[in-house]
Amino acid sequence: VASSTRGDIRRVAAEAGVSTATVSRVLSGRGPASAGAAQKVRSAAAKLDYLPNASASSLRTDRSMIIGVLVPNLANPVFLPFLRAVEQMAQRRGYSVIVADTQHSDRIEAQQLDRLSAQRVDGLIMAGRPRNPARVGRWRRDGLPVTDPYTFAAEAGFPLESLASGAIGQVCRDLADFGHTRIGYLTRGAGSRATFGHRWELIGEVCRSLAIELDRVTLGVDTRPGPGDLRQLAGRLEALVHAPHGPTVLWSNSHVLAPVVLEALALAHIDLPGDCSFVTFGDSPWAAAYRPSISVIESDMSAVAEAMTAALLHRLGSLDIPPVPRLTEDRYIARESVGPAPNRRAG
Amino acid sequence: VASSTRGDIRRVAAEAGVSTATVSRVLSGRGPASAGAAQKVRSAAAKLDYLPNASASSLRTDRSMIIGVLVPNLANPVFLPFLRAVEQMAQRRGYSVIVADTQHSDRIEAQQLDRLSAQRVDGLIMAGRPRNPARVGRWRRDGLPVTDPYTFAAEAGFPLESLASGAIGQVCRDLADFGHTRIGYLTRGAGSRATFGHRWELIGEVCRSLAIELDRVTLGVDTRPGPGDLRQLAGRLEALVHAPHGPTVLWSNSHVLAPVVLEALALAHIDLPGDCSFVTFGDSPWAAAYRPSISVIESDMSAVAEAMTAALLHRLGSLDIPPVPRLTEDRYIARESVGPAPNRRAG
DNA sequence: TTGTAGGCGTTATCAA
DNA sequence: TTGATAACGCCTACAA
Repeated sequence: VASSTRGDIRRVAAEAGVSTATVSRVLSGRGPASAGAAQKVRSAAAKLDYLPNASASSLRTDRSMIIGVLVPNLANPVFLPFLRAVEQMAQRRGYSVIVADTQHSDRIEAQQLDRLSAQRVDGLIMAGRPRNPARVGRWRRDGLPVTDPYTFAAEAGFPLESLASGAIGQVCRDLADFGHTRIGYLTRGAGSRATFGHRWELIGEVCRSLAIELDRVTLGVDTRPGPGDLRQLAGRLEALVHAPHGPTVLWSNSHVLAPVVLEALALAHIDLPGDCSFVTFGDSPWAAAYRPSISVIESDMSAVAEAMTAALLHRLGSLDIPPVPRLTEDRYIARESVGPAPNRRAG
Repeated sequence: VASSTRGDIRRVAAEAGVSTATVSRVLSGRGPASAGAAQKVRSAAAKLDYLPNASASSLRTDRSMIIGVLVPNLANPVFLPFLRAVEQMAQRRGYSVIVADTQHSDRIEAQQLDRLSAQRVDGLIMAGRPRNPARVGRWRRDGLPVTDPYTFAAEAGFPLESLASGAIGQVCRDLADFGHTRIGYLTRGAGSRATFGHRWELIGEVCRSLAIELDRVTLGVDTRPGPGDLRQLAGRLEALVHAPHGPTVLWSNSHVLAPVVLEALALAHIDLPGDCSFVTFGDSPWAAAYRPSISVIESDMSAVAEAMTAALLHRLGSLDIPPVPRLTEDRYIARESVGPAPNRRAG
């Protein structure tokens, strides 16, 4: 199974006519080496297509040159920019990235963390909140760099709430200006409360100050609903929107939820923004292409991921200058799906 | 930087009052061990929170328990289901997954492959075609399992062309039935020709047999175009569609291209399917939610990824029964965006 | 069923 | 500036 033709350091040393110590020094760049020796070593290494065995190196140096990324759910596209940013940053610095999907399961999270621990990753980046924070607490105590977006942003002086508050305020004011007084906040299930709790709190706060009524609507739908589920959802939304004191705005908690809701709304012949305005967290070309185009709050996860990774690499000593976390505030992109509140006859 | 409190095998052996060999045998499950010894070892290991050092184990056994995934471009969401499937399959079998983004760059691909090689990954799964096949050729010669979707599917007896041909035939016949005779096949740039070459060939073949004219239209647009780019694209599409003998169908090569084109079409006031029908490769809830809903060809990358990973793990001896590759054919989902060909006055 | 001991490939120490 | 050598933590003949 293992590579067979790939030589080891001794072969290179023999080929170059030097000792293994010299080869190591030259190739790792640590320790002195004469120009002549370096030359001989390099050409020997190239000739034998030699690559130092990372396991041996890790064992000896106690640095695996691997960082782990723990993702709550790899099915959710919001984590892709995040993962990409981490990988790119790490790759540039010579680190490999092990991706571990938790699948929203406590058991699997434990397993993945053990595996990462066994691999002796040099650091751990979490794309969301861990299911069991106590478990990663141990890592921290062992001195291993561990970060998640929430604590990272908070420690950097830009808590995620602060990044979100501006855009959320804009949305609410925009809605108020259009005469809306009742918002229905749509979530997939109860679980999302934990992850995006700060959003809910923030919106609630702003709404209170603007005398807007805010209600949470748990949809409990799948990301790929069948025709039946969709019909049912359509019925539910129709009843909701056409109720005497129903919301005149639907605010989707996540980008994956949005298209499902939109399809149901279309099925229920609810006109946007005529019958009801619509906003969602998370932008994409599809939201812009939709007619009416969908107003969104865009948050740049890749900026957060980049900053987290840079900070982590810096702690590992692989980034000389301490990175200045450059987190971008969430942005409200007003489009056509938000408009004047409909006149709705009460009772 | 490294974990400090985590004990090594000797500590566990001392704690359990046995030799390190016994600890290894018990915890790895290889070799004999009495029930009593196993009991003592397990509780000692639990007490010390011991996890065998993977680097040491790799070094000794020449198996890293890591598989690498080479992705052409982590920004493209089509690779997410693929990556997820690989990770899940691997994780269940005790393997970690290193994800390596090539960023469509030859230099980075070489770097990533070297890194994976240095980590002595037990296998390599490529999500797309490598930029430089010769490089992975070496891996194969060294006896390392390497697969990509194209050769895997072909070797499994279900070449990707065969998986795609049914759906493509259906689309073409559907279009012919609606009276279409001219198709514009939209691609982002010249690069996509290599990756999805087989699609183009297949469509061409079917179109010839149905006397449909097929033209390739290279858009050269970004995935997040600015307003100016969009206007320009709109102009171009308008001219294309309203030309005397312009296409009456636009067929998008990829799911990331589709929304951009749709937005441009909306900008140009081109009515779907009134002025022009529209199909795209790749499904998503947004395609279903769009009005008119978008006809798509859905291909299940995760099924391919799962089969590839299963086969690879089997080769590594971690899967007892040889997996039967269960590849699903591409599926044509007819929706509203495909309709009767418009009557277009010539010249 | 158990323990002893050698070595996997690399790097850091130390003496030359 | 170089080379000999001793670990790093684990696994596995082999001997008991």
